[in-house]
This record gives sequence, C-alpha cells and structure tokens, in this order.
Amino acid sequence: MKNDLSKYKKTAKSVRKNQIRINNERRILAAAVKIFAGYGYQGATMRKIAEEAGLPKANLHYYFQTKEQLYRQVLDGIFKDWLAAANTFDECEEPVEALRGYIETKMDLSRKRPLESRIWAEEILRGAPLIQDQLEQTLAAWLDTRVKRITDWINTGTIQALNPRILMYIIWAVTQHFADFESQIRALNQQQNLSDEQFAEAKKQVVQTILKGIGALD
Amino acid sequence: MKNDLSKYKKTAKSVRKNQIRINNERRILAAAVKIFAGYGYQGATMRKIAEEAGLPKANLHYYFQTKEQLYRQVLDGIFKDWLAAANTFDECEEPVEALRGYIETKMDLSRKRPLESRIWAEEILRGAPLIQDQLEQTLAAWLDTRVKRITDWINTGTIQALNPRILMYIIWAVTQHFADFESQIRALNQQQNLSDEQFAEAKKQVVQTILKGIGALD
DNA sequence: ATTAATCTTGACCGTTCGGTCAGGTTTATT
DNA sequence: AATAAACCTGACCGAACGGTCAAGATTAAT
Repeated sequence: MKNDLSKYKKTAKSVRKNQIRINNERRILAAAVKIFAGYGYQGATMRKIAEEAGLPKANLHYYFQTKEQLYRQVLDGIFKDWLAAANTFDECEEPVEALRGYIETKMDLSRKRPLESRIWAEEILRGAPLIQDQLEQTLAAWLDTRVKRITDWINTGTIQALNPRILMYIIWAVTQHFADFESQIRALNQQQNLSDEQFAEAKKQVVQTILKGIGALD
Repeated sequence: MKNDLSKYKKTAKSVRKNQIRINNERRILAAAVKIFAGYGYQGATMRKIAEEAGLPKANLHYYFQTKEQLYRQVLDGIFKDWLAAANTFDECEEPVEALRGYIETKMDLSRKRPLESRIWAEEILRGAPLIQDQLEQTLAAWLDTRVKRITDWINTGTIQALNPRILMYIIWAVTQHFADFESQIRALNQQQNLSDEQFAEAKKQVVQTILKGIGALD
C-alpha cells in the first residue's frame, strides 16, 4: 500500500507530489548516479548510495522499492537527456551544420555529464538487459528517421555515398569515448583531465575529422 | 607454500609447468574471460567461473589465490594482445598504409575478440583501478612513440596538421565501439549481429572516414 | 615400492548483500 | 485538538559472496 502513487489523487493539493518526496527522490537519484557510475550496477550497493545521499538505507527502500527499480529510473533519466540532445540533429537543414551541431552537442554532453554516459555504457556492455526494449523501439525509430535524412543528403549529392548507420555509430563512438574512457585519457595526459582548452581542441578536431571524412568539407 | 612458483626449479623436468597445471589454468582463464565479460568484475562470481570451467570452486582457488588475482591475469593477457596488435602501426613507412593497417587490425580484433575488449572497457569505465600503472607507463610510452611518428608526417606535409593524440583517441573509440557496444548495434540492426558483409562494410567506411578526415586521402 | 609433491573437493566460515518490518516521528487534513 | 497520512529508521533476515581447510586421490621422483 505504501508507495502507491494513487494516494496522491485523494486531495486537490497533493495532485503534485509532496515537496519532501520530491526533494528526497532527487537526492537519492543524484547519489545513485554517482555510485552506479563509479562502481557499476553490481558493484554499487544500497548502503553506499544511502551514505552518498546522507539518508538511512531503509529510507531508500521507502522511495524506491528495489535497487533495480532505482537503477531503472536512473536509466530513464539518462535516456531522456540522450534523446533531447539528439534533437539538435533536426534543427538545421544543411548537412554540415546539422552534423556539426549534433556532434558538438554530444561532445558537450560527454564533458558535462560523464557519469550518465558511463552508466549507459556499462548497461550496453552488459548486453543491455534492462533497456533492450527502449533500444529496439524508441532508439531504433529515432535512428531510422535520421538515416532517412542522411539518405536524402546523399541522393541530392550534398554528401558522398556512405552507410548512414555506420556514420551514426562513428559519431556516437567518438563523442562518448571522451566520457567513457576519461580515466584512460587522463592517464595518457600526465595524469590530468583534459583542460577546457584541450577539450575544445578535441571537439574541433572530432568535428573536422568526421565532416571532412564524409566529404562534407573540402 | 602451495602455489609457490619456486617449487618448479627443484628438478630439470619441471622448469616448465606441469601439463595438468597448464591445462587447468588455461581452462580457468578462458572461463574467466567469458564470465568477467558477461557480468563485469563485481557481477562475476567464482562459482559462475567454476561452473563455466567445469571445476569445483575450491579448485580455482588452488590455481589462483583470489578473484582479483585471476582478474589481473585476464587483464594482463588482454593488454599483451592489445600491444601486439598495436605494432601493426610500425610496419609501414607511409602514413596511409600504416594507419589503414592499424585501424583494420583493431577492427578485426573487435570482431574476433569482443569479450576481451569489453573487459578492458569496463576496467577503464570503473577508473582503471588495477591497470593505472600500465596505462601511465607502458601505454603512455607506446603512445608517445606513435605521436612522434605522426608528428613527423605532419612536419613533412604528408598529412595535415592535427593533434596526434586526439587522432589516436578517435581510432580507439571507433574501432572498439563495434565490440563494446555490440548489443546496441544489434538492437538497431533488426536484433541481428552485424553479418560478415555488414562488418566488412563498416570496416571499410571507418578506414575511409578517418583517413579522409585527416587529409591523407583525396 | 616408497615417499613426496601436486592436485582435488565437500564442507564450512565470516562478511556483506538486498530487502523487510514494527514502531516511532513528523506533516497534512478536518 | 484530533485523526490520518506520510515519513523515518534501528534492528533484523535469508541468501550469496570470496575464501579456507583438512583429508583423500593422483602423479612424479627415487
């Protein structure tokens, strides 16, 4: 009975969740992102997340029945951000500007939200046991639409002939690498994370390489 | 005392390990690769590895004292393969052929040994707790040497000016993506792994995009 | 044939895990 | 002020974990 969302429909005032619940769910989710990113799903423990959130472990189970449910909500949040950022792709008519905008947005996301990228990466690495449906449906549909746009560009001779799906894989691989492999890049950069200047250079070179690589630049 | 390697120096015949030990260590390591790749370090259990190897759990601890030691040996094997494949880079004088050979070798490795790539990726994702030294020393030194070669190419005008390190990150990101994100690619490819033909096309397009992207092709 | 070294294994141990629950406290409603 | 709903939490539970060990079986050395 507890944790039943229907309880909030009883009064007009509580159609929206109580502030206490909003705050605590947010705290727990933020802590969960940190711990899941740092230890992986199996390595993360409810005790660690509780410590990070500054709450007793039993309190976590009051807001999220199980560890898996908490993890699912974290993944849902990431997927939404992912798709929102992905819409940059549609904002420009021109292939050069559309792709540049998309690549830059993905690079910025890797820079600002590396934890989320790593959680996503680990889930895929493990065979996507919990998000297979989302991949096969929502993401596949999103990709199909963009594949059609790229195919149009090819047919009108704006860019050279290539497999649009592989182009998207290349973009995802490179942009997410800077979040997922951050610790490797740091080890190869005198044990220092990329500075803002270094990251800006990387972003520029990634855009340049991909756009030129598909014949969209001279 | 048991598991002390010095015991093998007592007789001429046992300078090399006994066949029983060789066979069992190989079986256990092969099982460990499968299980670590499928579940991650924390998600993998000694029981699962023992089942996969067809041996009692206690027997694993006879050959590898701890789970971490077994995992370290798995990582060592991967790192050696990694560096061996990386030497393709040095076989050609010409930048186009050197880079093409290296990219193709890395793509082939992703195709043939995806499990190892995923174990490596997870270790990096977790912050490389066990291989930081190898990254900072062996891998950093390897990278420095190749950076110098690329810098020479730039100085002689064979390829355009760019940051060699970022070029290497791009190559690693794209080639390893086909192993690490295999389950995502499968979900976006009608739930089918890439066929040999599809993979060959991807390999070709990856080589083409990167080489053209750095101005090494017309 | 005897002895020593190596290998095998079921049973067991302490610890930690995700999760539960009763009972108390705080907040909202009337 | 009284009642109900929501929130909080220390103590606890069974299961699974990595790891140990003693005692027997097999193999190698003499």
